Order: sequence, then C-alpha cells, then structure tokens
Amino acid sequence: MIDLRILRAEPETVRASQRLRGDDVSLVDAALALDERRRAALTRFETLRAEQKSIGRGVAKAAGDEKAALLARAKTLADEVKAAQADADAAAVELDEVTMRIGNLVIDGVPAGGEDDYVVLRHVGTPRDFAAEYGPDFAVRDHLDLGELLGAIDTERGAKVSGARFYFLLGVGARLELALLTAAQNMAVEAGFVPVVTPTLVKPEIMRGTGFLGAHADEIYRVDADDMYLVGTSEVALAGMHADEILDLSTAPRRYAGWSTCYRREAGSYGKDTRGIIRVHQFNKVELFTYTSVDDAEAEHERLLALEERMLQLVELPYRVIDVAAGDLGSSAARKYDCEAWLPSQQRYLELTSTSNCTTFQARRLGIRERTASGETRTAATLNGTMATTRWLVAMLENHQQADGSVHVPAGLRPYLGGLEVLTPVDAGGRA
RNA sequence: GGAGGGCUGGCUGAGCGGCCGAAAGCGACGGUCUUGAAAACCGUUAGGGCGGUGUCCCCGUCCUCAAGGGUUCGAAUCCCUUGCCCUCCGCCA
Repeated sequence: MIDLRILRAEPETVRASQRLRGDDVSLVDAALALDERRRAALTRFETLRAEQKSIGRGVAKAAGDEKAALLARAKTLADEVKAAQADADAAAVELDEVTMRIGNLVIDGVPAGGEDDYVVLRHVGTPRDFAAEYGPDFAVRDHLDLGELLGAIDTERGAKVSGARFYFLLGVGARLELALLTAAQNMAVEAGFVPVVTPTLVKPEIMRGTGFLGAHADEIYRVDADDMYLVGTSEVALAGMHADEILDLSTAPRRYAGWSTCYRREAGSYGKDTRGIIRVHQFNKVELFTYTSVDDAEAEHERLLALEERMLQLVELPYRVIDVAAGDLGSSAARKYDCEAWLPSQQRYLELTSTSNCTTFQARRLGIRERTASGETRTAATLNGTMATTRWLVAMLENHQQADGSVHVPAGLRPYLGGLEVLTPVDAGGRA
C-alpha cells in the first residue's frame, strides 16, 4: 500500500511512477478525490460524536427536567452520529479499494517498460563451449537426461504419485539439494542473517497482507477445509512474523534466512517449461529477508544482491544480473534485480534469484514499524532475495556436465557432500 | 472429536454501564545521589486518523481494551456471532 501522505503531497511523483509501470494513472486522481471526501465525512462524524459525548457526560450529572431535555437531544444525536459514521466508513472503504490498486513508487533509475525491457547490468563467468571441449558432435544433455543418468531425478514417478510438475529427487539429487540449501543458509548466517525454518501454511490475513492475494491469487494453493494458504515462498511467513510490531532497527536491520518448501499452482503457464524440474508445483528455497529503515533500504538491496552473487559464484555458475523493468516489478517492489544463469540445453538465461526492495509498501499493509532514534514510529522497509532453490540444480547439472554424463561438483559444495567431487551415472539398476 | 477457562498498554495484572485510554507492579528511558556502579528516591513511558497553530515543541478532536454486530443518551464493562489462545479427556501420530 502506498503512503497517502505522499499521494497528497506529491501526486505527480505517483503519476510518474504509474506511467513508468504502464499502470492506470487516473487511479491517482480518483484516490485524491476519495481522500477529500473521506476527510470531510470524518470531520462531520467527529464533530457530532464530540457533541454526543459531551451531552452524554451531562446526562450523568443532570436531574429532573434538565435531564429529560438532555436525553431527548442525545437521542436524536445518536441517530445522526450513526449515520455520519456509516458515511465516513463507506468513504474509507472506497478510498482503500482505489489506493490498493496503486503500485509501489518505482525508484529512480528503474528502466521503463515491460517484461522484455530489462537492462543487463553485468555478466559474470563464461558459458562453456562444449563443442570446443568435447568436439563438434557432442550433444549437450539437458538437466533431466543428466538427472536420470545419475539416478537423481524421477519425474515419471512424480507424476504417478502427484501429477504433472511433481518429481522425486533421489540419491545424489536429494543430497545435492540438501548440500546446496545448507551451503546457502550457512553463507547467509555468516553474513549475519538469522536462520529460520518457517511455517508453510498461513492464515488469510497474512497472505493478503503480503500482497500475494492480488494479481497472483491464481498461483496460490488454498486449503479450503481450514481456510489457510500454502506459501509460494517463505517471504510470506517472514514478512508476517513481525506484522503489527514496532521494531528497534536503530542499531542494525533484522535479517533472516528462511528455509521452506514452496508451493505454486503454475496456473497460466500450461505448456511452459514442462520438461524436468524447471517449473514445478513444489520446491525448496532459502530466502533472505530484511527489515530495515527506509533510509537504508537501497544499500541493503545491494547487499542482498551481492550475497546472491556470492552464492552463484560458490556453485560456479555463469550468470547475468538484470535490472527488471518497471512494468514487470509486481505491485510491491520498487526495484528488482534478477540473476539468471546460463542454460546450455536451451541456449538462454534462466532466472535463479530475484531480489526485491519493497520499501515501505509491504510493511505498511502489515503494520510493521520501527522506533526511530528520536522516539517516533514510522513504517519500516522490507526486502527479500533468493539464496538458493531447487531450480538451481537444473543449471548446476547442465553447466557442470562432462562428456560421459558425469557431473562436476563445485568445490564449495563438496564439504556438504562428504567430499564428493563428481556425480557419476548409475547403471540401470540404480533407477529401478 | 468432547468438556471447561481465557483474550486489557513492552510484560504481569486490576477494572460498580457514566472524567477509564484504563489502577498497580515489572521493565525501559531521563534525573538526583555516587569517584564510578548498584541500591534508594523523583519524573517520563500505548498506537493511530483528522484538524490547527507550529513546523525540530505543542494544542484540539476522534478511533482502538481480539474482530464484527447489537442493547443504551452513554459500552473495556451487558447480549449475539466469529476468530485465536490455554487446560483436561478421548483419538491419531
């Protein structure tokens, strides 16, 4: 939710942001008009209510005729107050409906446009030239071929048990995922993040508060019998953790590294990435989440990005960093950086991390505030970023494959795999 | 699943339907005392909306005692509904 005070004080800033996002600019003026109406209705109600309270106090002290007269006046006032309150409430609801549809204020420098208008900030690492290494006839294996050779991924049985977009990770697949996530959480802990294992079922108000019931409502699994939602990321639980709290962020931000399973319906992506485990209904993720003061938010965003990049470098993946365009930010983010790893089998980049600076947008709706040094309260800023996910296995298998179908294990992960240096194909028996 | 109990300020915990946004204690913060600290003593201490003058300090007013309805001139206090928490029993792990 955007700040109404900014909307009133600098409507042109908000309009410009809406324009950059390609969103409806007229919402700004609609909100301003409704705000005007709401404040007028509120003043009317308050005036009447103040009189009612004052007369009410008089009733208690008065007696006889005087009391009767006051009671008569109070009776008519009671109805007027009730009506005025209904007016003010209705105006507030209408205003809320409109302001909820306005996206977060985009930060200066974010590229305009939609999904394809991102700006590439840098490339790190170099994609391998398999033809040069193994000869022109070498056929690059995709992650599913490799995963099956290694006895690491079984999508057929995943489908048998749970349907399309489900899978089993087994053998070195299971070990590799645990190694990756453990390494990620350890790196985050060393950087000062508190490790957390979060709930994955949350109440409606938390899901709504984090903004995931808006445009992305179709993506979310709902457990009907209990009116709960399965989270698509631990960001939901981590943001909800301090809802309606006033935090002391004066000495340091609150930093968490949440480990959770994530669930996504992938409604709307029929036929897209259907092979393997690129796009699945269930996966695991270590997510960075920071509560900080709004002044520090942009610097923290750079820190999160730097940590993500360190993790990508630990597992030796070639990647690029993009500054996501305004129209592709989603309503909460004021800026978003994605890291995309090279995917040899498809000759394209695949998103592995995404870090968003939500400034005060998410925190305002969740009632997350901080106590400033001068003792005042103000809305905190929240940021999140991906430290590692199951999807990383896709890029790791493909980029680290060798001619015989074995897969090189990055040195940084070996401590988590008992020193294992190479994942080697199993014979047919390994899968059966 | 069955039976009870309960939701009040950072915490504990009072609160006859009418100066109750709320006693008291703890904690926190400031001060006195002290070489310093502790103790003691004094003081301050919920959040938010709107308006005003002001604009690094205030003033007025309204809302909030789990949420939403209702009764009443007036609700933290009475009634209803919902949610959540706790205890005991049963069942399952």
